[in-house]
Amino acid sequence: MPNLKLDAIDRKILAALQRNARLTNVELADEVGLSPSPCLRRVRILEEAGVIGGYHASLNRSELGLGLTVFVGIKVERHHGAAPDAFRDAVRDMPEVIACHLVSGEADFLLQIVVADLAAYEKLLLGTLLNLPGVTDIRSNFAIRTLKETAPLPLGHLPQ
Amino acid sequence: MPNLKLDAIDRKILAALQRNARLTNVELADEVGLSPSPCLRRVRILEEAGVIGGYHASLNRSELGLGLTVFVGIKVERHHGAAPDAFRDAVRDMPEVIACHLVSGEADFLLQIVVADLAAYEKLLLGTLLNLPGVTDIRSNFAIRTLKETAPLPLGHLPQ
DNA sequence: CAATCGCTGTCATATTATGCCAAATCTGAA
DNA sequence: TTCAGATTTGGCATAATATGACAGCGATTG
Repeated sequence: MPNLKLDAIDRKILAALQRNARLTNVELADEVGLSPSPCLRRVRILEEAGVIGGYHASLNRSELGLGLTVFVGIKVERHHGAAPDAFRDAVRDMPEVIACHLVSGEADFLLQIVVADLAAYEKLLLGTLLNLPGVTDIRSNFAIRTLKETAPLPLGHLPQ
Repeated sequence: MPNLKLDAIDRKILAALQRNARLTNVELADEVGLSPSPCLRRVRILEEAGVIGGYHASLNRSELGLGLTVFVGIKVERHHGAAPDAFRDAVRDMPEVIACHLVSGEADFLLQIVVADLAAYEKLLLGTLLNLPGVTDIRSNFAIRTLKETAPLPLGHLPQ
């Protein structure tokens, strides 16, 4: 559903800000071949159009003592009644859940969870996850090693 | 493996920059209750210590015409020889793969893939994924709806 | 108590962000 | 091709920010 036409310069801007969101506007303008003024104007337009959703620092989990990443597949009762909404709300309110998707396949929901260690995960699993509304099955897959994470979107492979 | 002790102000800084990486240093300093000078110094220290890994713009995928997110579980032959390394390198070079983890459980690797649509995914699956070195099985789970994505890390739940 | 270490706030200066406006470029029609 | 209208750009002036030097404050240690 693209609402905005992006030209080559816009794509350069997006690629640059994906790579480093703290570039100054002067640096960014230089990189994409514009003067600062129109460059900043394009960035503002991209922000207001929602193409740029936000800017976030990416933190080192293990350095912060959050050493365990778990991918959790959850099955819930056939969707009807208030259970699905309740499940959604509960997941939204869990700070340990950093991503949650409704997916096709074996599981209904796929969650990415970040905690300190196995003990913390056990607590979360037994104390919260298993008690979420409508849950019938949970499979936990632990991330053993991360090869890639939050890589930039493939802007070089945009359609059109 | 925390190498650095973080105090309450450091955590506030991290939380703020996770939420909005384009805060000016003046705004950030005000938010965490410091003057700009020591605030900037702390940010630099956090960057150099690797606690802050980078700053990235988060882009709206559907707005960019990248409407399909797929979670792909891949099994590979029992790890030995050059196959694992070759697999890793191949995955690293695929821009459509925005995340890849070695995981426990059914699959060996869990990939997150972003493409324009089903046709693009079919092409990637048949043309590339199935031909990756050592692959014995692939299961594709399509994201139907995203409830949460790239949520901030749970800094309020740090150990210690 | 005195010395030291770490961290803070203040201040001056270099850089940057931002809005305005004229010039340049593009588009479509005659 | 030429021209008018619409869009976008670059330059400039001003306000805001980043950055580094420096002195002061507070905690710790001997």
